[in-house]
This record gives sequence, structure tokens and C-alpha cells, in this order.
Amino acid sequence: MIRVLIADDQALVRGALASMLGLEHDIEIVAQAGDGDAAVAAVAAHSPDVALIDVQMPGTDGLTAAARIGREHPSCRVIICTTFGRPGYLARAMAAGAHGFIVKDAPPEQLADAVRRVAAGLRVLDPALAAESLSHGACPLTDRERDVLRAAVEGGTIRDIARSLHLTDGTVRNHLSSAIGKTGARTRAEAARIAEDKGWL
Amino acid sequence: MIRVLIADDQALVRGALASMLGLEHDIEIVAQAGDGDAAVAAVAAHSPDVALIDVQMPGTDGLTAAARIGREHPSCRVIICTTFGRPGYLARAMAAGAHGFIVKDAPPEQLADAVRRVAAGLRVLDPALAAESLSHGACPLTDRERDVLRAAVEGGTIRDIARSLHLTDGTVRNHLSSAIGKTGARTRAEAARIAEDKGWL
DNA sequence: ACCCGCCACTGACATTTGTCATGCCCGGGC
DNA sequence: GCCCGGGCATGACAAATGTCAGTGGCGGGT
Repeated sequence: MIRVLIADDQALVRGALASMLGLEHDIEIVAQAGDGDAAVAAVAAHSPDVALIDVQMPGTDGLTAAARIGREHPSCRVIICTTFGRPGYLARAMAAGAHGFIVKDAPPEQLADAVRRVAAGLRVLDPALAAESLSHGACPLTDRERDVLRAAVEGGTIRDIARSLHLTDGTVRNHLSSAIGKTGARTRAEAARIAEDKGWL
Repeated sequence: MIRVLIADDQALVRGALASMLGLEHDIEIVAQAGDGDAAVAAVAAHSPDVALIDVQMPGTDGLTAAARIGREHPSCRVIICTTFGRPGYLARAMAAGAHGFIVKDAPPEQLADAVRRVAAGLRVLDPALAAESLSHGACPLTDRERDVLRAAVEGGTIRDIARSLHLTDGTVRNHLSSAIGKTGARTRAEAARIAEDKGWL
């Protein structure tokens, strides 16, 4: 029996995934969680063989939860399961020590398969996405540029961003300008969208 | 037996929802679809009692598919099932003749229940969301303002928007200014985010 | 010790943007 | 017929934005 934890913030899909996986005779759902902290706690409490974790979750997101699980409970293998196949997500998932990466577009049969492979010690990832992740290279943005872009997606003015980061307007403009250059955008809004698309935020 | 169609662009959650609903003894999944056009076609081909349709789908989106189904196949009742509980979505779903509206945050048991209620001719919707939808009133934007905002979410410059809509820069600025005023935003980026959040685009 | 990259800031500059007043055309309601 | 709202446009103006050059501090390599 493969003991599995499922973490996803949307109760409906979490339950649906659980009942789908529960139909498999060699898989047992031992716990569910709705956010990153609950996922880490559940791993500690139930020590599952495999944790299936969504990226988008309130509070601690799936990628940082995966990193914590990898550090604190190395016996539990992690599969990242996400809506968006963003190259940056794959890169960060691998850096966090995840053993699998699957997108929610994938055919349903693939999920149980991925769980079995990962439980057996193999790695599971989409070849096309892996190629894109490698070819596009790592995120070219510096820490500060990421901070500024993250604040920029809200849509506020430069002064808003500056205040929220305790910086000068000029500094924010410089970081934004540099980020715009690196992303090939022509506006900070476009730069923010591009960075978000690639999973760099 | 209640005959159900499931439409969702993410194969994994579509399959998961299907296997969860399939566990119910009085529910039978007769078809699945990955986009709006396929959903309409599947309704025509299998004449299900209930169609469970996601909003976000490539091509024809779930709300317009629901409207088509309501017009062309009135015997099939529609439940809109969405990730985001945006007031505008609920309003448009009701306008399209949907009989139910459920968010993916809802507890899993609620789904089968909603299917049964809707099949019985009742309406199912989240009271809190309905209240918000009514209190926030309808979308205050004119058609053109919506067009311009939709083009603005990409992040391009005013000139980009103007060209993509075959308008003058000045006209675009006027529409944007008016949309910014109506949304209470201070930037076109913020206005676009707000409008998207409310489901006005 | 030296160089280099990142961070933070300043000041200046040319554009872009948001706002406002004004005008014209059209279609719908009274 | 008249008025009103919406779409489109122009022109003008203040403010915000993007770009550039230059300064200094800090820390990590070699």
C-alpha cells in the first residue's frame, strides 16, 4: 500500500483527486491539507510515502512547503501538481527536492502512475516542460527586482511600490527599468505579466 | 439515474470530478468535454439531465456555452462550477439561464447534492456570493471601456491598445480614464485588475 | 588589495499617462 | 422636435513613468 497525502486549497478538487486515487487498489489516502503549513504538519503526523502538493495555496505556498518537507521529512517523496506549467515552477520544484511534477492538464490515468513511479524512487516530469525550463534558463532577475515586480502586479503607482518596500521612488524606477529590460517588456505591467507567466515571482 | 455531463479544460480535475460523482449510486457520467464547443456538442449528442461546466476554458468559455445550451437544449440544466467566486460570473451565469453556481472551494459533498437539487428543478447558489453580486450591482462599464480594459491587461502601451482596437490614442485614454474613475482605481493596471476580479471582463 | 555585481540613491531628461474641456455624430426615449 | 448618453476625436496641461549617467556602500571572489 502506498500511503498518500493530498494538499490543494480547493476542497472540491482535493476531494475529487482523493476519490479518484482512492479507487486504485495499491494507493491509500492517509491525509488531506488545504494549505502549506497544514501539509507539513500532516506529513509529520502521518508520515506518508508520497505527498501530492498543489503550488497555489494560501499562506505557505506549495513550493516552500515542498522544500520544508524535503528538509524535515526526507523519507516522504513530493509530487508538485499545478494548474500552470510554468518553467520557473518546475525549476523551483526540483530545487526544493521534489521527485515529480505534473500539470492538471495531464490525462487522469497519469496521476496514479506518477504516484507509483515516485513511490518506487523514480522521478516524474513532463519532458517538454523540462526542456523549456532548461532552455529558458534560470530567472535573470535579482532579488530586489523580483520584490519590486511582485509589488507592481497589484497595479499601484510607483510611489505605492516605493512605500510598501521602504525605498525611494527613484530606486524603484531603476529596478523596474532593469526588470523591464531583462524581460524584454515595454511597460512595468507587461514585465510583471511576463515574469508571472514564467513562474519567476 | 441522473445523467451528467462534465466540462472542464483540465483533464486531471475533470477525470477526478467524474470519478467522485461516479461513486454516487443515482448519478451517471454520460460525457466529458474539454472546451465550450465540445460541451455544447456533447449535450446535443447525449442529452444529459445536468451539465456541470467550468468557466475558464479555451475557445468558447463556460458562460457562453451555458447560454448556448440554455437556448438550444432547454431540457438540460446547467451548473456553473468555477475556481473564482467572482460576482460578475454569478450574474452572467444567471443571465445565461444557469440553474446552479458552485465554487471549487466548496466541500466535496456539496457537489453531488447540487447535482441532485438542480436535477430536481431547484436552483443552487452560494448565498454570500449572491448577496455580493447583488450589492455590488451590475458592471458599470460601457462596452468600449470593457474592450479597452481587456486590451490593457496584456500590459502594452496606450498606442498598442489603440492599434489593436483601431482607435486613436486620445480615445483610448478617454475610455481608460473613465474606466479608472468607475472602478475607483488610480492606474489603468489597477483598473484592469479590479474589473477582472469582479468578473466584468 | 582589487574587481565585480547588487543594492540604494540622486538628478536630469524625454515620453507617456491621466485628466479635462470641447466638439461632432448617432440612436433611443420623451 | 428635443434631449441625453455613448462613441470618437482633438488639444492642452500636470503628473507619472522610463531611461540614463553617476555616486557610494557592501560583500564575495581571486
